[in-house]
Amino acid sequence: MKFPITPLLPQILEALEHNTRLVLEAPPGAGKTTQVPPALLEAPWLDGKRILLLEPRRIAARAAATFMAGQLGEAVGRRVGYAIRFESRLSAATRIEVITEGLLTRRIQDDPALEDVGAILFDEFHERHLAGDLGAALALDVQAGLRPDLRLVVMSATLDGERIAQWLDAPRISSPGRSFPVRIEHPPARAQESTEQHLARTVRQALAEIEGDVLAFLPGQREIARATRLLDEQLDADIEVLPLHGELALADQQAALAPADDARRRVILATNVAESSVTLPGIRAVVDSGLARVPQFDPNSGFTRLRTVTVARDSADQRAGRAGRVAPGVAYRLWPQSQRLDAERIAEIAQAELSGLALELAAWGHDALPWLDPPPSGALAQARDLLRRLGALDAEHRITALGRAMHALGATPRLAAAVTRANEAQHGLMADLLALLDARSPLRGEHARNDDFRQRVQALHVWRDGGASAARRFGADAGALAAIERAARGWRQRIGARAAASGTPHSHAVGDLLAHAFPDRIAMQVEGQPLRYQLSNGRGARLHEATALLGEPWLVVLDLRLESRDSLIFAAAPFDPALLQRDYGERFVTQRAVRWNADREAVEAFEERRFDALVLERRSVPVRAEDALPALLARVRERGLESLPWSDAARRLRARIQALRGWMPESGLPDVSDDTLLATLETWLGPYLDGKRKLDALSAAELSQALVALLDYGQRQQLDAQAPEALTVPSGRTHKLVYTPDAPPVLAVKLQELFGLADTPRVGGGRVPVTLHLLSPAGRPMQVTQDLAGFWERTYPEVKKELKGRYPKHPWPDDPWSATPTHRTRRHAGR
DNA sequence: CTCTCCCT
Repeated sequence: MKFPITPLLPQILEALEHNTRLVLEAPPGAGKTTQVPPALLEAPWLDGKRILLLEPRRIAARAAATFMAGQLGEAVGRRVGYAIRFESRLSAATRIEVITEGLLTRRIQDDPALEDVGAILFDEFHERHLAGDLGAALALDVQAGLRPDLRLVVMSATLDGERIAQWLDAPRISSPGRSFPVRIEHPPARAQESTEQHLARTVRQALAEIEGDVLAFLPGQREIARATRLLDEQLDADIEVLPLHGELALADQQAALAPADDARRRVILATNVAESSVTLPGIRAVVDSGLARVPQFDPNSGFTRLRTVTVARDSADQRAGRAGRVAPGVAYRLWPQSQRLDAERIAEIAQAELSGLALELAAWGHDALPWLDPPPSGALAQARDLLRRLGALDAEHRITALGRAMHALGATPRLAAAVTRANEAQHGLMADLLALLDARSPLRGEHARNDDFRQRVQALHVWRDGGASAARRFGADAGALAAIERAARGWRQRIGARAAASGTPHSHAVGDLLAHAFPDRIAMQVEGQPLRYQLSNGRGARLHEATALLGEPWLVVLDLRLESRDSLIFAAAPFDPALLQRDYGERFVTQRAVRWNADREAVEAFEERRFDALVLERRSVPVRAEDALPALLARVRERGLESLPWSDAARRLRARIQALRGWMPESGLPDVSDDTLLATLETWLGPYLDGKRKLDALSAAELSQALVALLDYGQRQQLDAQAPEALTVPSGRTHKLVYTPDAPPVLAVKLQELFGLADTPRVGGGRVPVTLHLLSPAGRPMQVTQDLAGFWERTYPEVKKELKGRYPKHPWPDDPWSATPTHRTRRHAGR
């Protein structure tokens, strides 16, 4: 049997003769997985040691070992064996050992010199799983320090291995694949067309243009369900539409995979499972939405959320390649040809939760590893906080004895922490929880919506006690439970459980164990709001309307969807809050807290007993001045300056200061604009709020004082002289000046009162003529002017005639310059 | 009321 890679095997051997690292690029079907490891067996540098072949998936590890053993005409477990979690077929004779990526880390941690290993081959490295990246970094570290002879081969399906070759400082060898050409098309979307409509229309186009089956890629279950509905309506009955995603029962997946026996053509609507995990025969056309859902860890909340993203070019090429396995095919891409995709997918290490990685690094002893992409510092810091909280690290981020025990368990740090807290009688149940939390829910149909995690435990126990039919009656998938039981059996052995748990666990038993895994996700019901909870990390959460957990005051939240306000709880378990005091006593604090009471518009102080962000008890205590002042000032900032009790006099004072500051910048008067006063509340208003508890305790007089206090004595004198509150006119009466921003002040005065005044009065150091609103004897506005001399000269003679007619009892002299000013009639003036 | 894929 010949593979495309076969002629390259001598070149690969030759390269590894002179280099300890090699990048091998080969597309699927080239034979790299099964042909390279046996070819290396007789290499002199191997020196009788083993070859490790890393696979990202368990199925792939089993399949590769089975195929290679068959090539040698042997059973698995002789010269070729495999190991995955809780399952291995190995012997003393084994020379090629196929293992899953996660196991390499454990091997290296247990034996840093890798005594019996001569070469490590990383298969499908382009998938960039966290365990693969960590394993490669550790292996490089081992090679640099302890094992310069160790051979490392990174195998990748991507065509651009340049970056990996530079990282490894290694030569590259490329192999052709065994695939048929795939034509790429970009059918455009119509206006207002949804992704699913576009996809359904293109699937019909593909069925018309190409023979064979069609594989379509969509980001998730929701989109698959919508597209299935559309296609079921649009397609003839002789075409079968099959959904394919990770949550489907095993039987459904098999149905999608098995070759169609009735010759019906098939349309398979799949998530990313079909990109790498599942091989589908007979596909001639691929329709690619270009979308995928990926988890993204948010270091701020400590939660992971799913985001829909555009795939990278390497993913799109891999998806397209599915159409060319049996014959030439077509890939229809639902994005514009002009759209640029990223070259490579984002490595898992760049956006995943990192507590497992952080624990590995702590166990390794240093974290200056030769990463292809280093773990981001924010996520790593959050991971270390969690590990400290779980007791795995000390304050200096060194691993503790408990941390070593957790590491040895090989579970996630959260669950490992729960195992170390469990007593012997709880080990059977703990093993069930380890298996159940690692798997998708075994519940189906309406039961799948049950948010009480204990229901899943119950399903496992029903299956264990009553078999598959009992499990089905309970609403669970027996196949899924069988897989969960295999894992649970493995955990029972590892943690030393004497017997499997059965029956109905005590109501708090599940939650009490899991509270030790999720101490930062403790939820306390909000008083008076049955569905709302406060989380110990400070965020809010809620149960859905049809919850099975109604009325539970305390929950451990195992799964939720992060939302800006209250996140939605998908799975939780009730627990006994007494264990918080017993096991996390050090996290309880009693503190004073100061709050603004919006109803009373007043500051309140409390003494609170808290577990992290959860307030368990609260009692009122007297407010201290140093507590109240910042709260009061913050409240003023929130509501604005207009909320303060300004008197008319204070408003005028502000206007005068601001006006004179503009006219005479040399006066050094302070800026009393809204922005500046709000920014400097502490200095000018603070002293007048000191000792107060409520905002309305501030009087208008105090506010005026606060404003006046901004000026020194000289500035006050200057203000009174140059921006006076009022002017005295020739009649002897005093009239207020009205100040408005960016305009001269206005003086409203009866014309007769100004007799004898030759020119316009001025303010602002003589720079600003007052705007005169000249009034009739009845107080009616007659004329607006800033030029009084001109008025007397030109306008007054005309105005006078009219005024004489309308107001005969008043004096209207011909010579207003020398006339006696008055506000009265002639009769009064005569006395 | 909902979530891609995988692993020690």
